[in-house]
Amino acid sequence: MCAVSHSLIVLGKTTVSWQGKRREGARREILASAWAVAREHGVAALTLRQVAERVGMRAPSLYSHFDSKHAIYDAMFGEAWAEFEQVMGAVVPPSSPRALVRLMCRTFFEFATSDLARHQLMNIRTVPDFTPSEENYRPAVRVYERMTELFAGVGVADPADLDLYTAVVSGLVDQQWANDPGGTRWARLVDRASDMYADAIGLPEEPT
Amino acid sequence: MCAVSHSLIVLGKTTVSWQGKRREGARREILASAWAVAREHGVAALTLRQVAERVGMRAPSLYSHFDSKHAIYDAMFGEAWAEFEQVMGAVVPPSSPRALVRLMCRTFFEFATSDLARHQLMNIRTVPDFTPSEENYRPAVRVYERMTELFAGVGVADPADLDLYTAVVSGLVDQQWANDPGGTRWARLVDRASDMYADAIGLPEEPT
DNA sequence: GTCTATAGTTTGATAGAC
DNA sequence: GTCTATCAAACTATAGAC
Repeated sequence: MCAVSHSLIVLGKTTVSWQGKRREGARREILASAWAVAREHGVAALTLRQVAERVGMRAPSLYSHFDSKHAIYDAMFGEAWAEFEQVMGAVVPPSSPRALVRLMCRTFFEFATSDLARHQLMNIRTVPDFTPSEENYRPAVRVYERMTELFAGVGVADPADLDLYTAVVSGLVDQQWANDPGGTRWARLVDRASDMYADAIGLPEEPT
Repeated sequence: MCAVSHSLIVLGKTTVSWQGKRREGARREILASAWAVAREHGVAALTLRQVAERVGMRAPSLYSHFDSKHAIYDAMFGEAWAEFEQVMGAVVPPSSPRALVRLMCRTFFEFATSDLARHQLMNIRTVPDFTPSEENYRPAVRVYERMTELFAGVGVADPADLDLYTAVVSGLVDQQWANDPGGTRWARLVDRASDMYADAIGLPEEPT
């Protein structure tokens, strides 16, 4: 963000821009290390010393780039949702309602089961006392809006139907992580669950 | 609680029995306090000092009753599943398949959404480095067996069908806690989800 | 069995030299 | 911006008096 604001400075001042980029680069490196540590030891067990060590810094140096440990969690939260926002943005919505539902189920399941740390952080409740800032919460809101649009596009607009969808797909993810991490026991059920849901909300059968 | 245990002492060996019961009573009090602290500050944030304070002890005294903090978590884990085992044991299985499925969904949902700390502890992943002992894992196994039996009793025996059931019901619980704790947004969908599931596994329609 | 005292870690965060 | 040094505060767990 600093880089962006610096780049908006018009005349000369190459030095300032370069510093901005440098700063942004450091932030990125720190976040990348934080993700690595979180994946290795669990999100809740993340410590500043471990993050710093991986970056090749000392712990206090992190405070030149982040105000606190929570600020790092916050940035990670925003990054994770921004990632999923990109995935959702790349979705080419099929015109068939059932195909869309199936694609949504698969997309979310694949994303949520491919990185436990990211999943835990996105859905919180595992990091105590952490509330995302408004800024980093925005991507999450946009993702939900995008989902709403896509469903509305195939005629699914009842909020209760959307809630049922999130329950089904998050249940699959939940069980997969809890009882068969790394396996396919619930992954195998994704399409079936999708059809089950499609039937329940009365989507028309597909032509064969 | 102590009065009750005293009344159970019948003949001879009063001293030993009394000591044993007394010990058991202290354990119970400690666990009750641990639950209270967990509910108030979150399972992961539980500390021995807080538990001790609530019980009217100093932290080191807890070691006269539990070997470690993990031993307390372990006992809590066992208690929680034993509680649910009792609930499941009290279930009078309806002969109608759809009624049974609905009852199972409601029973689990109600239990899992009525106490976050208990729910988090039962399904782990929130307390780092904690693995339940074999002894305290047993009630969890028995509950699963009981569920299997009940489903088999109405003709549902395919393991994949059971996995689909756990996904559906745990998804409802998950969303309720994550997005509307204390509310009824997903509670309202329990019966609908149950019917959706019943349709998917091909249970016969009920006579009206 | 409960206490005081304390060991032994680990943590997030700050101060100030360079 | 990064470092060293350090603070202040938690935590689990142990030792030993009573």
